[in-house]
Amino acid sequence: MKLPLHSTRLRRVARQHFGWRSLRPGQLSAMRALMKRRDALVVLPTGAGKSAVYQVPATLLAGPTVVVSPLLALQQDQIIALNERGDPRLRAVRVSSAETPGQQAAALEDLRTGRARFLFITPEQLNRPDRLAEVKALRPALVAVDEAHCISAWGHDFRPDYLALGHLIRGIGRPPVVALTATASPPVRDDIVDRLGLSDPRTVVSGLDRPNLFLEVGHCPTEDYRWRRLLALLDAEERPGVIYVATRRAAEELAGQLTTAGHPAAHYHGGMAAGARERLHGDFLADRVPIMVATSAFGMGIDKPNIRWVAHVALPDSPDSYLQEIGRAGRDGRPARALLLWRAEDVGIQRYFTGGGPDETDLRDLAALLRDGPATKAELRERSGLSARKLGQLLALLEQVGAAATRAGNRLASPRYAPEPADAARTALAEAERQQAVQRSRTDMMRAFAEHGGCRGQTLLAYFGEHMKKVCGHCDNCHAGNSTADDGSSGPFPVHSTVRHAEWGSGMVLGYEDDRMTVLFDDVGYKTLSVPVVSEQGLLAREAG
DNA sequence: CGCCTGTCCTTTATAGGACAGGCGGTGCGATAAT
Repeated sequence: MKLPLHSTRLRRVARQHFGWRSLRPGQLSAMRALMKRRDALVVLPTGAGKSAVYQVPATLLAGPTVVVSPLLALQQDQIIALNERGDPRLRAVRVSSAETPGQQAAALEDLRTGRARFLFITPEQLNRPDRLAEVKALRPALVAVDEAHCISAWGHDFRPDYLALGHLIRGIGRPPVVALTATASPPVRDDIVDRLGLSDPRTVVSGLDRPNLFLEVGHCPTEDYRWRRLLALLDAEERPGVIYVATRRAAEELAGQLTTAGHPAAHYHGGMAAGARERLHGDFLADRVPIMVATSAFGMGIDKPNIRWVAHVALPDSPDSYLQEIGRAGRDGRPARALLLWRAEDVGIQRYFTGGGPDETDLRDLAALLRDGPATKAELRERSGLSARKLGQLLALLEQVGAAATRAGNRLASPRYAPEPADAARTALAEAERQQAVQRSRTDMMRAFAEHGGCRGQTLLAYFGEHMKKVCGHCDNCHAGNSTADDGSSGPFPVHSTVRHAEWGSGMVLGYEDDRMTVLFDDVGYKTLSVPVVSEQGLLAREAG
């Protein structure tokens, strides 16, 4: 009997090497899948032992484990945590731009000889053909993709190498893969599975409801009203807390205003020097910063139990971001507050961030340029006259439609059977427009959540594919007695079934609420429809699969 | 998409409106200057 054997060995390793007395059922079943060389997808909140899922099996497997992780600072923390144990079977190294070539060679040598067991790496490093070959030669036994939602959130434009991750993992010999994240809605989970090429993964999803987190939303007609609502929160609540804003400038200004008003606050955003960011991060974790005013840059890697509240002085771009950000409060289980203070004007900046469609001519010209032979990004930038940002975006799109590929020496060129530039440009543009429509609809869903008059817990969890039979009891609307006891489960199509709309194409039914239903369409994103209208006019048809 | 800033204009006043233009998040890695 292999299953009990695996479980016993896994438990023993957890106890002896990590000092963990027990493993949760979800953790154990994902670990067992990996021991049987099966893939896994793990959605667990931060602090619930996500890293254990790959670290424990890693010590039992024959080869090293490759950990793909998005932020160098985060990798650093994880490496220190592993190496602090002083256990040679847990030694971790890294290969990144922060190491000299000599250090990189030494790290790879340590992995080859077994002196190190974990290799932390970014998708960008793996996307270099020479690096890929080096990692393949290590014959890794397991790949862990940490913060796997980045594939969906960042792949399309911001960190395009995330999109190549599935190919890259095949390129290093395709060991079993475990994808880990704290938050992923059903479509994001599907995206992770598709892009990584996970095969029938063992999926572990923990409950997302956080009963100790009180959800509140305040619609603010004016900036002055928003300021007063914020002060009321600060007067009532303990420290520490986090305030999310949309721009760097707002972070700096608001922190200054609060400090002047007698509420000492620091600010944090991606434009600050690395040293300052590191120091602030540490100060916040050590309770030396009572209030942190930040952009979305402040987040990943903040595993702090005692954050008493998270306030949004902005409208988040999506429920995905919102849940991630409020999820940082109250990890110790004590009561915590999530207060969203939004203005209709906030939608403008999110529309801008979603961006307009790329220029078809730019796409065509770049596709043509790639046919001239391999070139570096710097060379392409010079020849095309595009900004680094724009170039990266267009290249990612062209890669998705098979008109661009990475070659040796980090050069780009069109693959052998690439489509004609004009065709590539047309399909790439359509793909970009589809992605933007989906992102815009996410912002629409965020706004709908803000304006919702019923139970917020139910609405939020329905977005993440989780059905709550009762109202949450820990939101402003429940508190005011406005939440209806409608169990929201009844409708003409089962939740998570696939339906087709004549104009919008294929989509997934996410849930029902009162007489409305929410469907996520592949091509146009989230739509809310009236159930009576759908039924009377036959707007939707059940689709197989 | 909407805010802020600066400039120009005027029913020729130290005021205020109209309008144009710039700006706005997330980070890897490579590069350039010491």
